[in-house]
Amino acid sequence: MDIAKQFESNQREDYWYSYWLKNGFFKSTPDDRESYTIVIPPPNVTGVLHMGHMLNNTIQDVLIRRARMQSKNACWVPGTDHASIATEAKVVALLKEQGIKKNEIGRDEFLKHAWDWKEKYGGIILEQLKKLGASCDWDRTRFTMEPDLSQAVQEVFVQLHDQGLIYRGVRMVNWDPVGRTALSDEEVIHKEVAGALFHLKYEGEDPGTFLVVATSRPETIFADVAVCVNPSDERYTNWVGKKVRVPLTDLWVPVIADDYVSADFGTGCLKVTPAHDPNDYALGQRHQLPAPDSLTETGHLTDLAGQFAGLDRFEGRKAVVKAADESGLLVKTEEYLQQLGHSERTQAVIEPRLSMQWFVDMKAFMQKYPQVLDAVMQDEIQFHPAKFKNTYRHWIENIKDWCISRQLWWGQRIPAWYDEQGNVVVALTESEAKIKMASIHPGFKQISQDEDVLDTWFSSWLWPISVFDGFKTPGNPEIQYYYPTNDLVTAPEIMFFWVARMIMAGYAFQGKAPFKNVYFTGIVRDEQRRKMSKSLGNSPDPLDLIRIHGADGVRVGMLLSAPAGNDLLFNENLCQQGKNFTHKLWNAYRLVMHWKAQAEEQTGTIDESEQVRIRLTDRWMDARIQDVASKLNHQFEQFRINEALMTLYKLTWDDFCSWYLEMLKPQTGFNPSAALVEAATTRLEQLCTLLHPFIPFITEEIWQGLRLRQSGQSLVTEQQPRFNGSADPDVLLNMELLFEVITQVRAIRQQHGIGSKLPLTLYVSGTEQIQWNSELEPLLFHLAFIERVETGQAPPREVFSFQVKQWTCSIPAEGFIDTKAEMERIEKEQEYLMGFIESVRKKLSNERFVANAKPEVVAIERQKEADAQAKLEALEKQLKDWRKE
RNA sequence: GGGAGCAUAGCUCAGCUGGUUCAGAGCACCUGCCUUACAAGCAGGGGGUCACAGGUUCGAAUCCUGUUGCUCCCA
Repeated sequence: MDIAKQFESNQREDYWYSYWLKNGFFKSTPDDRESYTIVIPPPNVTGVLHMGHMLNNTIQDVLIRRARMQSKNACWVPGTDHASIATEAKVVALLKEQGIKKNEIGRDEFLKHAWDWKEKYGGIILEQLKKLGASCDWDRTRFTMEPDLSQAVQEVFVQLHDQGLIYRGVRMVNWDPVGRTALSDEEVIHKEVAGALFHLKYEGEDPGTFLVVATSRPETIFADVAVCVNPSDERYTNWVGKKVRVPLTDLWVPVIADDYVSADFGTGCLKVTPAHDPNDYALGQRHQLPAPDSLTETGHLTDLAGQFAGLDRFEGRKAVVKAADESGLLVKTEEYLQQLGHSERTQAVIEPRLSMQWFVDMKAFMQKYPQVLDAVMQDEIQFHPAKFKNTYRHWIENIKDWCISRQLWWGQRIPAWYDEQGNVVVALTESEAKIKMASIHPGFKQISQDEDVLDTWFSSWLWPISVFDGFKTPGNPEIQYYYPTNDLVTAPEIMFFWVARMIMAGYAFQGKAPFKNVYFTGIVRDEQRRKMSKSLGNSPDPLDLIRIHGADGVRVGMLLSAPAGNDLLFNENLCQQGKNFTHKLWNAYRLVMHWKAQAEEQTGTIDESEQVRIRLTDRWMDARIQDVASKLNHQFEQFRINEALMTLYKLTWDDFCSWYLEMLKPQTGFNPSAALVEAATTRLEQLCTLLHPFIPFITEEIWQGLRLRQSGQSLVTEQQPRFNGSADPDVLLNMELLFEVITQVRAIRQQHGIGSKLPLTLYVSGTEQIQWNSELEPLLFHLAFIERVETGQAPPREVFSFQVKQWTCSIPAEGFIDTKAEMERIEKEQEYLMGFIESVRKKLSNERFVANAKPEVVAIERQKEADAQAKLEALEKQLKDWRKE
């Protein structure tokens, strides 16, 4: 059978993925096995696959595939979230292109368009995940806005409201003037922006007097209600209680004093604009000042701004500054770096705005559910890496109320109802609302539902429960079986958005944590440490990468340098390295299959001497696999996934390819025996089962090709062998010694120009301490062309020698040696050894060391001394021999 | 301004409760090889005062303090 020179990843990956789907290998239904569950962090329906998703989902797939191969009932639930603001913005823009305005068509019509859009584009990202090999149970795909999940959201709202944990009130919120909606604190990204401080004159009542106020927001002067100074600032003591005129207006406002104002900032005079700044708002409250609003919901100046009314806030700023300058009211302008909030979704500069919104009372919530913090701090929910516990605690301890209403249409509509007088009741349906309204306001005429929708995260926090219909059918078999889920894989940046809130929902609605482990991935950055983003254009298209390097190659590339919580400096070379790795494995497969074909033809001569060699070699490989399997268990327990991959990388490349296959390889002119082929096939199969979670496609192809399989069989559902973890220490040690000898012989051959095919005799002394195993000799011949080993006999005078543990090994050097250079080398080594012995002896002669250190440690030092001494003597003897000449 | 974390080979990172599993891995680099599985490869090799300064200890990359530089989160 001819096997392709390389694995045709593009074609074969698609083939195997559809084979897996067709056979339903990723499906899960509750049974009597232990469950292993992951819910996907639902990507945003507007999203396309980016590098962060690749990393994140590769890790989830590794975990879920491994669990599936360890006799667990593995269930990975996929889905998307509806992303209110992002989706609504997309749909609005799309309609605008068609000349349709959102407000003109009305809510129902708009939602129809939005659903159309979702049906058309909303599944793209999930399709892309399939290219990566994601083994999700696709029949379980959920969407945060589908009817059952929306129902759950509304029920939860009503429930929390009835418990007094949700309230409605006028607060200063983060307003997105582009999305025209309130946002939660978590949706605001603070960035440093170059701005300016404008120094404006506020004239006093006495002609010719004025105060100078420094402000970064001159366009808000029309909403000024006071000027504030620090009470201890002597410059302004006389001003307090007087009135000043707001520039460009006939507005006279009082000068007040408050500790809040810092005398060193700007001029020490602060203009107070309660409607447009959270601190000013607090100040205004303290001094019982009004809060006029001079900006519209789109960030345009209102009529309060007189001639400037209608201007956008940024144009307004320019216009006000220009007018002030022309009127002689602008004293100066200085550059100023300021922290400005930006909308996570629309990038618009956030406008602090007073408005009536719905909030979750987080302090009360946390009082009711203290487990939300405790479970994490006490590791009932483990964070990987644990350092994120600190961040989590800090956030919880300083938690702010959660603004959950959004002035949008795409989302779950708030189940609150108002009568014509503004009385409000919260109820799931209109009829229930009417009953409730009747009890508080019997004479009401009609009621109408709140126009706003709920924050997307108010759906997502229910995800681990709602995907198993835990709200629709409480206590159903699925939720009982799959919940709590096992692991959650996500980025640290959404710890507050989502992880914390899922934990809250878990305790509030199921009385249990939603998962046992949270694995925080790093952020994928480019080599200049910049975050990969579409706007920077520094992110490769993941699907291109898959096309070029294969999904397996990309998976390896992503994982190799991605320890938990550490940022990944992405470099396409990593994918190349991944591809090289799969290629290496592929070639091992070709070799094994080549042997198989030769063995079946039985045309050549079987190498009869190989029995011993094969047996020993294969025992060693078995021990190595055992060893690695137990190491992997340990690494996975600690979520050291990149280390686990590296362990397998080395097992495959170094142990299996470089040593095992080379030792197994028949001698030139001989054919492999059936026993050899069977051994190699079995070990490669085992390797595939271990590697499959990381590189699912190529391992499936190899596994399927190694033996005849029945249709419907797959590596996906194959169980990893039950490794007992007790690797044979004898064979491991023996081979370790052998490899050391071989490496040394090869090095000497290379250094001294001794041809690699020139047969040599090896002299070994010191076999009293470690016995020489003659079974190793065929391997020595095979890999190092040592045709004879002498253990009792003294070596010739001219040799190259080296030490392996207590063995002194020599090979004849006659004809190759430069005696003088060799003697110099030996003398140098002696010098080093003497220094070493001295340092050890110094330690041992220190009474305090001998008295205080653990006995084992002292014993080790003694052993070191003895070994070094023996080595030194051997070198001395060799030098003596040479000097005799 | 408040909090957290990091600094080890050219790069990315391991090094758990101080002592041969203590200076490691992968990549990169250098040398020699097209040895019929693999040049996407084989064999061999070089490379680090563990940021700096003190301290604790018989012993410090590891613990403590300070300094410098960087990152992240929150306000």
